[in-house]
Amino acid sequence: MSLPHAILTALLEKPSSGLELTRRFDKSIGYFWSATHQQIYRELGRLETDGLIRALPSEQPARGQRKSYEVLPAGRAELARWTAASQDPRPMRDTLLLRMRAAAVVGTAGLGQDLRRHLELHRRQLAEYEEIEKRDFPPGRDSSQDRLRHLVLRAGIDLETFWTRWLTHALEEFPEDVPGPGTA
Amino acid sequence: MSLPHAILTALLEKPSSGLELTRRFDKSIGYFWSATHQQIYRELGRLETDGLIRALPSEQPARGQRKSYEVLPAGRAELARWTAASQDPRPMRDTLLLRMRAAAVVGTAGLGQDLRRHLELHRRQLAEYEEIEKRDFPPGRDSSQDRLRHLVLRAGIDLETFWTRWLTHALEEFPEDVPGPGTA
DNA sequence: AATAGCATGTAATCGGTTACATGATTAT
DNA sequence: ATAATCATGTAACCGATTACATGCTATT
Repeated sequence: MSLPHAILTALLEKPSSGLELTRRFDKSIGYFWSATHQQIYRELGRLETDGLIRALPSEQPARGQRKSYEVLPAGRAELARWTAASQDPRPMRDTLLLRMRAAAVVGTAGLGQDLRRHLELHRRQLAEYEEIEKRDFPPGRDSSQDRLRHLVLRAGIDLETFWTRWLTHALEEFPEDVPGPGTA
Repeated sequence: MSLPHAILTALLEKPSSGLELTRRFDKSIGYFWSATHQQIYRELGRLETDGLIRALPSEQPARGQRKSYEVLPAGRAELARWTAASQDPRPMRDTLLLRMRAAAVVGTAGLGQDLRRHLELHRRQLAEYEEIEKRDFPPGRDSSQDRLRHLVLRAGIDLETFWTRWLTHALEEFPEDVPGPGTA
């Protein structure tokens, strides 16, 4: 549904090959729309077939050769159409909240440890976002593009902040079930 | 991945038929793990085959007849195992943030209207959660089960609060593109 | 008895995930 | 030269979504 449009956005920001797109999805784009390289290659094929993008003519299309793509006018038009179209929010699916509710029924044994792990992951993500904000959005710049992209980053920061706070609060319900000596 | 465990949790809270489960997923459970009735019926069949749940013996299993299920000990054990197991967070996929980033490239025309619609949806969801909190978690009760379930609800409230704030802030970037007279 | 809608399903499709394959490039 | 890794794919699977089918119940 949205993967082709994520790719169009990325290619408009900068024409890229499949691998470059994969790298960028691992970094910035994937922060709110993740994709694997298999998805990306398949979708690039479809987008080219549909006439929304094309391979940059300078490169030769042999297997194992880098092939870069750029967006055609039809692709830009499709992205503009999709961006403006009315779309319902996707149904929520959060495993952590589900497990918390399950724990209310079957007990909290073992869950605290994984909550602490998640807390650490969210703290790291938050720190990474804040680094990006410091680097890319210093105070006192404000082109329209910058403001929109900054908004997206702020959403990421605020979401990670929410999770770290919630997990910290939640962990008060969990006794320090120190992991035992185990089998080591 | 998580649907069977969502169903096990729901059935442990209260044995139910397929339709009752569907209703409950539309209400409380579905707030963090949505499912359609087709998914639910298929999964009930699998869970019964696997010996994790069973149909309540009192009811006859004819088509079009209500059939209620309860969780067997093996089902409870599986849910406890899954709840405690270490699980990585799922990759993020948010259409709204993606569209915002696309708008930075192709322009914001038309997007503001849908943002306002989303803002209204999130406000309503927030109001619903706050009603539930007032009704089910009055101040001064604190069984362990209550605290865990309250935590889950607080996550919902805080998430909806985040979205309403973020959307309100984001809309400052959008000129009042009043919908034209249209074709009416 | 006819109709509406309640309750339980089946089938087709589609996107995402995992596992595997293969040609090109780089390092030793 | 060989091995490791880079880069681009293909195939099989799996869960979720959408559309459709069928039997039962209540209303008129």
